[in-house]
Amino acid sequence: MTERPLRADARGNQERLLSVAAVAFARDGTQTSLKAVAKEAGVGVGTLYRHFPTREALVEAVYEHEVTVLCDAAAELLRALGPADALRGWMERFVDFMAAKHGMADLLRPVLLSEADRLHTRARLRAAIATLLDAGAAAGVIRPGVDANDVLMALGGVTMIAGEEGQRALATRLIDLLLHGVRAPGLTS
Amino acid sequence: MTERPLRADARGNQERLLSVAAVAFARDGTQTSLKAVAKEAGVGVGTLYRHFPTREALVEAVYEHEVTVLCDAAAELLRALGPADALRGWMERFVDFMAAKHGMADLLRPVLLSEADRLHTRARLRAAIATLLDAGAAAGVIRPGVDANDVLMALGGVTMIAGEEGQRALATRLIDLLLHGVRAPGLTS
DNA sequence: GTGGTAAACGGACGCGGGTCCGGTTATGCT
DNA sequence: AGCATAACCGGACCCGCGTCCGTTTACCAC
Repeated sequence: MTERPLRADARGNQERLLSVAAVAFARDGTQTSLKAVAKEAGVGVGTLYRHFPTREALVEAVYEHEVTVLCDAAAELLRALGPADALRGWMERFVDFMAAKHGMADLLRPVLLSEADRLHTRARLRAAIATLLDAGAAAGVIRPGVDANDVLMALGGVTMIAGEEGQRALATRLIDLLLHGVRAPGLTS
Repeated sequence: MTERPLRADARGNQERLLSVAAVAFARDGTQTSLKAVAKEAGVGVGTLYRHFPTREALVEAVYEHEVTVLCDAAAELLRALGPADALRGWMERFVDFMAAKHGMADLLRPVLLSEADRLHTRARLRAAIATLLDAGAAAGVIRPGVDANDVLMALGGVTMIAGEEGQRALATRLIDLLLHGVRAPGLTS
């Protein structure tokens, strides 16, 4: 995002877009009109698209810090809980985070599958999951060799189908299924 | 869909919309312009929306027969394979079907979560999965009590994240995860 | 056959997505 | 300080979505 220093005017426009978008997303959800965001930020819509080529790029930038907090939670959970409970807790936080940002689930696919991963969102989420999987495998409760990227994609799928408010019970059950899927053989509930 | 007999003109319009849409979806994917579909069918766009209130309603109607074929495949697979392999095979067919219809994955959420389920698409898919799960439970290879709706939603999630052409390897791995999730305890590969 | 009317129609309309081009401005060099 | 120009700008534009209202038509009762 900062591979070349922006001119002063561009930097100001970008920051204004981010802060206006954060308020608009919180108020109206991530599907809010980008024309209205541009207008409220005092820039043309072409400027918005220049800085953030897609809606998901804008959303990803707006929520970058909160994704960092979520990723950091993996190590914290491991200090407080056993690895299987930490993994469950982290997954629930992931889905809750998405549900709390209205319309976020719709944007997940491009974010998780983008080639560029400009803000390293996918890489960071995957690393958090890998931390949890590694601890679980070391403790003998998670199958060794489970691919963290596969788990991230599966969790993304769960979120895409069950990541809206009001779907928490379904999300929990699908997380259960996923946890069964990564569990070491021979374990029973 | 036929809760009240349509007037002759309306029935003709609906049939023409379905056949034009089937060709347009096959050629351009399910995100093709509905305005163009209406125009090619010789009807106004308001007419299209009257018959099919949403894009997914049109898609669901166009592919109704193929969904039936997919649902019928569950019993066929059970006659040819053991229950675990039949379940895997059926899931792979589901994802392949979605991948073959460009843009289908984007429409899955409303179809699977709609309250109305007017064409019983969700109910029929769920019944197919229940058939496979029941056979697996009876054979001792699937955990008893796994909810067919949960499995359908999980498979929907897999399809939403990995249901495009070129993603078959990822889809297969996610299906593996899901199958591990429903497997009876104590079984190893 | 005729008349009434509910069913059904077409397309204009407002809206927002995303593009693109003529105009503006910040920056670096002399 | 002045100049050149690449970076950056705003908003007009085309497009399609989804809505809605005046018009048309099929159907039913007499």
